[in-house]
Amino acid sequence: MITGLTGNAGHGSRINLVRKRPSSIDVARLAEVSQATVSYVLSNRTDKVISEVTRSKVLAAAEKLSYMPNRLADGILRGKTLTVGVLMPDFGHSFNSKILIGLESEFADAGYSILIAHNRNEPELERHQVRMLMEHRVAGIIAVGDEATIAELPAWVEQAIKLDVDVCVVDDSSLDGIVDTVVSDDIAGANLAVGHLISQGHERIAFLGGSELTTTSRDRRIGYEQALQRHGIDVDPALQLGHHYRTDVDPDLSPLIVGPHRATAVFGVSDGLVGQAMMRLESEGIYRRDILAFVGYGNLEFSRYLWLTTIEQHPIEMGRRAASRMIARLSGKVSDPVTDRVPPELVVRRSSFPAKEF
Amino acid sequence: MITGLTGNAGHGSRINLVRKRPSSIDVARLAEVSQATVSYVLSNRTDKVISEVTRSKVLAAAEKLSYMPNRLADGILRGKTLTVGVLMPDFGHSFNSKILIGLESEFADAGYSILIAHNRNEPELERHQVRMLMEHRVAGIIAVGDEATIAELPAWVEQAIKLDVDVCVVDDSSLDGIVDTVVSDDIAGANLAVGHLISQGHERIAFLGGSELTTTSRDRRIGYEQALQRHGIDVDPALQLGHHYRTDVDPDLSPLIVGPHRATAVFGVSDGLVGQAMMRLESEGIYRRDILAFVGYGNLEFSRYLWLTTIEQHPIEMGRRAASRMIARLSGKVSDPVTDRVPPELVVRRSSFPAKEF
DNA sequence: ATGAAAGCGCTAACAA
DNA sequence: TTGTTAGCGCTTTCAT
Repeated sequence: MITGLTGNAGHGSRINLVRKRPSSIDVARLAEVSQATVSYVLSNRTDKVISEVTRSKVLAAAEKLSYMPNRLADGILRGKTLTVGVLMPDFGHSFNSKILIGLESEFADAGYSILIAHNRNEPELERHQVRMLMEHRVAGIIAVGDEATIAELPAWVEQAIKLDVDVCVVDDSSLDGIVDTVVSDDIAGANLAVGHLISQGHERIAFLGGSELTTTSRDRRIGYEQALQRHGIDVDPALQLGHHYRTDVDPDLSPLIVGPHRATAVFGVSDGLVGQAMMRLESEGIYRRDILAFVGYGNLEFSRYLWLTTIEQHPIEMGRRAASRMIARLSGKVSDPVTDRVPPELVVRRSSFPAKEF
Repeated sequence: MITGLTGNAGHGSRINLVRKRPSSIDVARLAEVSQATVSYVLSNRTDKVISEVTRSKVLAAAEKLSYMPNRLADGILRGKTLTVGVLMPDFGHSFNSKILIGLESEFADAGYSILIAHNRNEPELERHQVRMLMEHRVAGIIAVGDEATIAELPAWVEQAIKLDVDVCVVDDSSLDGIVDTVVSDDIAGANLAVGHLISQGHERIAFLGGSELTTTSRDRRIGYEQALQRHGIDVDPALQLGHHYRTDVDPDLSPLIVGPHRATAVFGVSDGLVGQAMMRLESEGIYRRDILAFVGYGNLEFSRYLWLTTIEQHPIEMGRRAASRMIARLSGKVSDPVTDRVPPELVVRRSSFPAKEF
């Protein structure tokens, strides 16, 4: 089982069977200084004055041994590490992956590492994962919003705060005011989308909605209604379709084309839903992208292949903001919990052509 | 700066300003046993016999204090942690995210945590990240293949092995035979794709290629040529297009439709490239998806919206296999480095219709 | 069946 | 300017 049996040159009385990595003691011995001096030099402390000779002796010794400090020791001393935990529902969704990109880049630049925890939408697993993060002594936890585990949040967040672990929630505003929160402004986004359709001359605009378990779909419906009302257009309940916020549902839009409730445009709460609906129309032979205008939400990768006008939420930026807020807190800046609503942006493509009557 | 100033009930001589988490010593005191006993109980050791009374006393005390073991201490003792590092070029690509999903699920089940390191395609950063992982005393490193940093691999891999850190490379076979490797079988995949087109009656099949910096694009070209030759079809260099393996390139396929080098089908080395090409045709008004058949590669999210026939690489499975191989190694199973070629799968959609002459 | 003590790698306080 | 010492939270001999 033991492969490299090199009893490392006598500094311990017992023979070590596993290769031990050089410690700061080894560096100290080689440089002929004390362990404390090594620590002073290697952490470039400005408050300690070190002579140039010792400094270079230490540096040379560290180099020779290819010494790498053990972050665990540091963490044990300080009670916490330079590590943050990221609790993810599902990085299969590019929206979440992009949040992660933003988080990572900010944290990496600030010297923090990221421990990931994937809850797979299972509340049970989430509790496990949070515990794991705590045992790792992470300095903070970033929680990415998710329908399934949203109910678990309050319980562990309270505990985390009690244990001096900072928390920031991204893409969910249910803990708004209690912890730092970064969300996309869904009401504004829906206003952009529907306002755009109205400016194109559309008045019969259908709404393709989803589950309102999270605030996402609800807020987008609110924005939809706001935009209509702002332009003096009545909200017609017959034009509100869809019940689930899942891409595996097949919303049937044919009534909008042939039925008594004709529409000239559709605003959907997610690109997935809209894409699905377009596919269905196309599949049924009533491929009429030229008579029904579409605006989706989320600017997913596939949307440009459908020439789909949509709303960009800037998830990378959301991640960045969440990270930098946490970094601020971790570096001692205290403030009341802040909620940051990232403004979305309209991305115009061919699917939102002007109404024919125009 | 210090918020919760609770000098925790006298067990230290100095007043602690920051709230300290309960340690195993605290549990021991409360349970009126020794620290060692606490350790025995909480790690459920089978080799130590503990009376039922002490066991429950300890458990109760731990519960009361909501004690959470400090993994750092454990790690410092054992020289390594129950953590593995994952080195990613870019989790903006869903292929990579999916690998991560597979990795995570296997590792989580085995009790390992994941520390992520994003090299952003920068070799310089990669060195930094590897160092960071080493300092964290990860037990192993999973490297996900990438053109830009591929050249860095040998250097740090050698060092890692020397430091007793296991390595497994996913989606790159350049270290084939030196470390465990998990890749997708690109030659087989291209054979599937082109074989399918041939079985549909196509003979004039164009190849849309990419940069051959990694083996990916080259292997897919080899598979393309193999399939043609296997069916007695000559390889026509005039039908090989494209130079870059990037989705921001606009391959012009119009010569295949109108020029002297007509083709009836196209096999592209990535769905992105093919999607781009289809978009361009559509954009130029020569939207003739019905006269040119397409097969892509990768089965990206958007592909189904283009009804694109493609090759599924099973990235989640690739991640799973990489993780379980590493777990095996970490639990002491030794063997020579293994290369695992995950078989790809053909996904047939409308874009690969039969040749008209058929 | 349990405990005392040493020690992992490091930094902070205090001495020299 | 540098060194000595203690101690972070834990597991592991070795005693009892």
